[in-house]
Amino acid sequence: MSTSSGEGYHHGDLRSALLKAAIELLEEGGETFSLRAVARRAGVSAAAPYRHYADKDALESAVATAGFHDLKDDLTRTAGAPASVSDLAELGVAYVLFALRRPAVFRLMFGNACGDPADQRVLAAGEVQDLVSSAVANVFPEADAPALATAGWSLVHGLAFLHLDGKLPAGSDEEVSTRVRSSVEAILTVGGHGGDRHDGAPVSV
Amino acid sequence: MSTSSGEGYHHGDLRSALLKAAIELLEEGGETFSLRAVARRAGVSAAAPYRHYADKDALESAVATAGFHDLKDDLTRTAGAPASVSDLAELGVAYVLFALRRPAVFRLMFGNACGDPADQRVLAAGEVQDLVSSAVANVFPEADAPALATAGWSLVHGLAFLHLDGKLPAGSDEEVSTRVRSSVEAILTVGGHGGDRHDGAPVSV
DNA sequence: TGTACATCAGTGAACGCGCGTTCACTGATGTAC
DNA sequence: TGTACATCAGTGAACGCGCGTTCACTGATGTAC
Repeated sequence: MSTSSGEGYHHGDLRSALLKAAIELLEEGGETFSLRAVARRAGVSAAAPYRHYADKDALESAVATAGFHDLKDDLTRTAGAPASVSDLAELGVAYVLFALRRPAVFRLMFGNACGDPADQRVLAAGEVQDLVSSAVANVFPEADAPALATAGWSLVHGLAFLHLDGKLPAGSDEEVSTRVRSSVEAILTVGGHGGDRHDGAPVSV
Repeated sequence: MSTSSGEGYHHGDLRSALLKAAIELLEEGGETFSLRAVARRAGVSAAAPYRHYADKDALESAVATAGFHDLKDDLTRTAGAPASVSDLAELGVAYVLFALRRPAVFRLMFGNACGDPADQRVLAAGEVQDLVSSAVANVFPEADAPALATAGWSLVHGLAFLHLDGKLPAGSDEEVSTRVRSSVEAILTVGGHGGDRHDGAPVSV
């Protein structure tokens, strides 16, 4: 294997060049995403990808897997061991900004339920889930850990998608960050007393 | 306009027949969703829909609008004027079950940011948002209302999508409901004291 | 060091497909006189 | 009550498109002797 050229008849490392091309294509967002478009961008014939990926799905899975790893890196860098609610909020900010920075990749990552449960992609998604879970458990060690972890992930995931889909105004990174921070802090600090709460005054909607 | 037949050369009410066909097509999920498939299912030529909808987008918008109205009805029926955290949890359950019952319609509803901000579809989405907001404000009148409303919506929206995308196990309606209830209650009753909180013990992730 | 050969990673043409949309058309309907 | 006519809501054929995938092929590479 030549580690140098990347030119000529044999590409050298077409597998990763295709992955890179796919990610770029998604991030630029102009062209519709297709195997052919990826091949085109990698400067290679439409059939060439089949030497490296079984089919379109396989390439997409690889993109999703890479995306999950990137997201995990982002989150770890931001708040690997959060100690407070505001650290958790920063984790949420990182999650949402990742989604907004790379919307098409993020959509693809969460695109559809994938068949094989031992897939790379599922494992990579699991790592993100675990990271979120332990972050939450870290700040709230006494809580119902699984339920709270699910809630935390859902909260930031919902924030991400509602921004992505224009249900919440995307605006600048600062606006979005502020919204995420205040939402996370609002929901984590409301109510509470460690118990249940039934004191809302009934009002018609 | 004949209100009776629905047969023959003139359909009678093709506009709503197409809408119905589109929704059914999405809900059955077997066939890929396309204007042609909708026309086929309505028993009409591929060109006929253009007498009633400007293009494919217009039909999709109509489907999404109808979906938002249905969702709002579901939510209103479940907990129009919630008084407690567990009422809010039931609202969340209804939201998530709607998504699981009609996944393709739900996806289409939140599919992409839509251009025109005065669109029917945007208005219908706004009604759902408003319903969630006032429900939250109803139970927590003293809180940072906008932030908490955003958080509440994001939480249930995230729960819905994570189930839809296989990141949380869908299982039976009961399992899902239980997960939603415990997540909502966990996040609304953790921490709190009405103030900030920084007592998590730092632990490496 | 040179040569034969197997293997590998590309090419390019072609397949069949379903799509969104347009067009000239025609059958049905309802209205004016 | 009957007839001419405008309007409307369909038809069916065709357009051009890009897609995923397959196939027989060929140029490049590396290895065995």
